[in-house]
Amino acid sequence: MFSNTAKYAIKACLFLAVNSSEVNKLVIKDIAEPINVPSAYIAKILQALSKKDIISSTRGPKGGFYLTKNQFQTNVMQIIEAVDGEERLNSCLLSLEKCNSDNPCSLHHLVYEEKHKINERLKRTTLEDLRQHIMRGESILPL
Amino acid sequence: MFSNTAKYAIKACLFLAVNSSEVNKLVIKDIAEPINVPSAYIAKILQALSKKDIISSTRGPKGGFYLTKNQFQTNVMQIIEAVDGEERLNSCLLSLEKCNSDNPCSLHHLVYEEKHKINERLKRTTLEDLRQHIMRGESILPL
DNA sequence: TCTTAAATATGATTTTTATCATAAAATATC
DNA sequence: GATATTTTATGATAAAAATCATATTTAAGA
Ligand code: FES
Ligand code: FES
Repeated sequence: MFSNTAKYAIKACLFLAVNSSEVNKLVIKDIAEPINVPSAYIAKILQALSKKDIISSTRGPKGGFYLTKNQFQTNVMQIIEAVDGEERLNSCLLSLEKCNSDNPCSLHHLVYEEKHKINERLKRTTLEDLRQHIMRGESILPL
Repeated sequence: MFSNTAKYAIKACLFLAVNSSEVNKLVIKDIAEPINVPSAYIAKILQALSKKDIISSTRGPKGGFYLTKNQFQTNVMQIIEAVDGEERLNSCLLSLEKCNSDNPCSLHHLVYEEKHKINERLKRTTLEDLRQHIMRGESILPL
């Protein structure tokens, strides 16, 4: 469903949401290890997220990655789109084109409604929401 | 969501369901062109499907691909799994492991129910069902 | 201002997926 | 049985995704 890159990006953001703050920045290694992603790879992903302003960073000693108040309100869909691009989630199940309800392919009606629901939820759910779920023990941050 | 290979496989099967029969076999070129897939590529996919007994074939003159009565009852999930393997549809959204309701990841509850519904429908829907939808004009077979 | 610790930019390598190409095997028909 | 037509087996190439590596830039602190 998502690319590895998107999975890693979400995990990293979530890890930041749970473990970092403006006064407690995290360095690449401290992110890569606990979420179990090769550090050179997550470094590249974090750079991309930072450039798109989904996470924040400062370099030099005492630097690292963190989220600002605003960035806790980023929703999951934004993270996915930042790394995977928009088409992936909206492409038709049969063709290589965009899904199109006016010209529904043979599988369209089997999945459209549910897919739409999922997408809406991904858009509505913020890092802050997910952080709270984790704090309450309702879900885990997988390795 | 699905690989190109899976998309092509479904389109090809569907095309066979609509246009072929045991007495009206279709040759690779007659499948590749209308569904707009490179013919050397669809050839390989058809070979795999044939080996897994999802479609039938005979070689030599008057040969080609077709579906038997039974094969009209193949469901969409079977086609996908035949080419993509099983993991792809059942992997967790965040980890590289299987989705696991006992140890739900942070996105699990956002999508599980809908994903499950979609999977059930893919399992319940046969080529014959889809053929009928197409015949009734309820859906199209995209290029 | 020098050193050191960090991100950033950039690009190389590996693996997977997609695509292309072709010789070999099978079968109908003459 | 020879020929032509088809799938099948096999592998080569190309493109994309994943992963690894490193020199450069920035900023803190001594
Ligand atoms: S048109 Fe194919 S999934 Fe919507
Ligand atoms: S555990 Fe991650 S999607 Fe179910």
